[in-house]
Amino acid sequence: MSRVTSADVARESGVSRTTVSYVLNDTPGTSISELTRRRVLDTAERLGYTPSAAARTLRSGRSDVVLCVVPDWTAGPVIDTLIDDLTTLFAAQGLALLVFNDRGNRPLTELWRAVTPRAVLALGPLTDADAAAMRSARIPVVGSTLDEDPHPETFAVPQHGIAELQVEHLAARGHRVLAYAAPSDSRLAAFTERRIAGARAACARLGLPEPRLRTVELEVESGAAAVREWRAGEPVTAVAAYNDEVALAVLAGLRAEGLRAPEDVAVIGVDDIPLARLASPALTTVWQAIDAQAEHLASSVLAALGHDVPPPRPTHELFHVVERAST
Amino acid sequence: MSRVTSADVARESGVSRTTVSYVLNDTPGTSISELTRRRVLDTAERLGYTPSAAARTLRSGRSDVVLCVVPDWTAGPVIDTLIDDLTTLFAAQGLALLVFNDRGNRPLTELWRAVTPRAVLALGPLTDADAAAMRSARIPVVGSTLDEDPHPETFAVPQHGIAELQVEHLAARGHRVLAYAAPSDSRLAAFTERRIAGARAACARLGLPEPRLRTVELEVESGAAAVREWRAGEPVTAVAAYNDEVALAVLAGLRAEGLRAPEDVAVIGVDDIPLARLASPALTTVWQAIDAQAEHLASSVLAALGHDVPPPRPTHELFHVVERAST
DNA sequence: CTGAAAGCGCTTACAG
DNA sequence: CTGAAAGCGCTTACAG
Repeated sequence: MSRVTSADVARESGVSRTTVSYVLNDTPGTSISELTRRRVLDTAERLGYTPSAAARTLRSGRSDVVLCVVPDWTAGPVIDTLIDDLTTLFAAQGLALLVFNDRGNRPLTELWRAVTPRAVLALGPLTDADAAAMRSARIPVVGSTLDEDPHPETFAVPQHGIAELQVEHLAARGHRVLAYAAPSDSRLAAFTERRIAGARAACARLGLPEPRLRTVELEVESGAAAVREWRAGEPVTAVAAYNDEVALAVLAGLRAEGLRAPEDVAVIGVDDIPLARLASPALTTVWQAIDAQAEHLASSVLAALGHDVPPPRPTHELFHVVERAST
Repeated sequence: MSRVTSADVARESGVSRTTVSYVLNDTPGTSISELTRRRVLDTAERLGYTPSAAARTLRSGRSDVVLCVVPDWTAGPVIDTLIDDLTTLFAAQGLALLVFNDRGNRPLTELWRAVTPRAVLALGPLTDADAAAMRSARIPVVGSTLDEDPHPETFAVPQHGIAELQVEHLAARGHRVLAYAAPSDSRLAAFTERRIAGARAACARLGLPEPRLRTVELEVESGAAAVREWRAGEPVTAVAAYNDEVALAVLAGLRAEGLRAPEDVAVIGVDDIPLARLASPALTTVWQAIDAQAEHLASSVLAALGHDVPPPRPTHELFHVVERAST
């Protein structure tokens, strides 16, 4: 059973391959009689014709693939949901989102040169060399969910804003001596730095002392050690954690030290993972509008491709605090 | 800056495209002089030549892409790690693993016909139509991590074995009245069913009453309701949960009902997520050897492609109990 | 040992 | 309105 080609469709419907191509691609500027059109469409359907992506790509120099480069972060529910949403959004535009987990093994250049994607969506930072090469190869690159992105067209979740929101929430609760619990994973460094900067800025703005920074592993003992340090000297009464997992480690540390949340120390996380609700006390956290982020990213890519997309929704409601028992 | 082609390399190094192709592909049965060989390789390097995947695919009818179809499961750390591992393993063989999140929106047929992958790795069940069509198109399909897979070459994690291990662990602790906590997500049904069957079989074998089955949502109240039901009549003293998240919901339910683990009710999960350690009490769970599973799957695919791969490692150590405080 | 040529399946100027 | 033909970049029989 060899592949059905456009030539087969042409022969079967008694027209030329040109006509088949025009009909199937709805090529603008051509007017094919409705009868021919129908006949071609029916034949294609009947034969189970699927255009060869390889041939199309070779001919046009561009594919229907959007390459999504996912950096070597600790994967999490947030990124999974984001990719799910993106897959759906691109599919609606006839584009296939293919996900490549960049583990730093292979040069990215090789991959995108080989795949010739229509666009690249980089969820993490690209090397300057890669970015430059892609741009000069005319492949639109939409990048990075970080702040300070050099490309204004790019959507960026203001990471610092997330931490500011945490600090504001804690300050509103009357806390003055705050701590920031960072993850140890160096792959998250780019995010962590921005969040910390945001926390510092918010503290300064609110006239609070600088937050006491400490790395917390996902171990009870690590959480406990952080808590001990934070309680020494002028005692910390509230902790903003990088994410819900780190927050749960802090909560576990408090428990191990015989302290209570929020009475002794309040804790707030980020992400609103399902387990945040199950914690004891239930974890206050910052919810992120992943769907809005996905829409923004997809719109950026589509706009860069010249698709006529509605402008992305306003970004002001990108995240908000979910109040639970831990603060 | 237009694309560097093999013709450019040929011209620059003063040989024909045939020779370039032979050298670059290490085509067996040809012997090119070491001098020419070096010259071609150097030129290719210098020009930054990357073969066009599209042209190659068009010409040979097969690509270097392994398409990994990830069904619409609740994504989790396990699947993420698995895909990470697979990416690395295939990359080592010059194959790019591209992940497609199947959300049931688009017919899968369209996708694989278009991409012409070298092989398809289906992590979930395929429709019979898809499977048949792929096979008749000569695309090797390796599928499904479930038991009872019709294709013996396929690696399958014995799902029932995981539940059996949980039951055995609880029984060894002296528990006789057991419950099984299933997730509500219908997308997990295929797994859930097999696990439940495994739990039942183990109970029967050990002379225990049938486990009391109940669905538990990731909500404290849902866990509490389950606990109330389990404690009515002959009280359940131990719960095997579908995964760590469900186990944590049961733990939260116990807490809400004023019961203690493991004194009143023991709980065991599956997956050993980082948060299992942070729970109070720390959660006993079943650890799965994801790397071994990835190796198996990759080997199955490579073997189907005729690669000469070492036989996968024995599967007997695919999972084991991690004992913590909750049992 | 190396080269000229065909052809994979498509799209798109260019004629008719 | 539709068709014949070129060409995207590669690989691989087939000659030399």
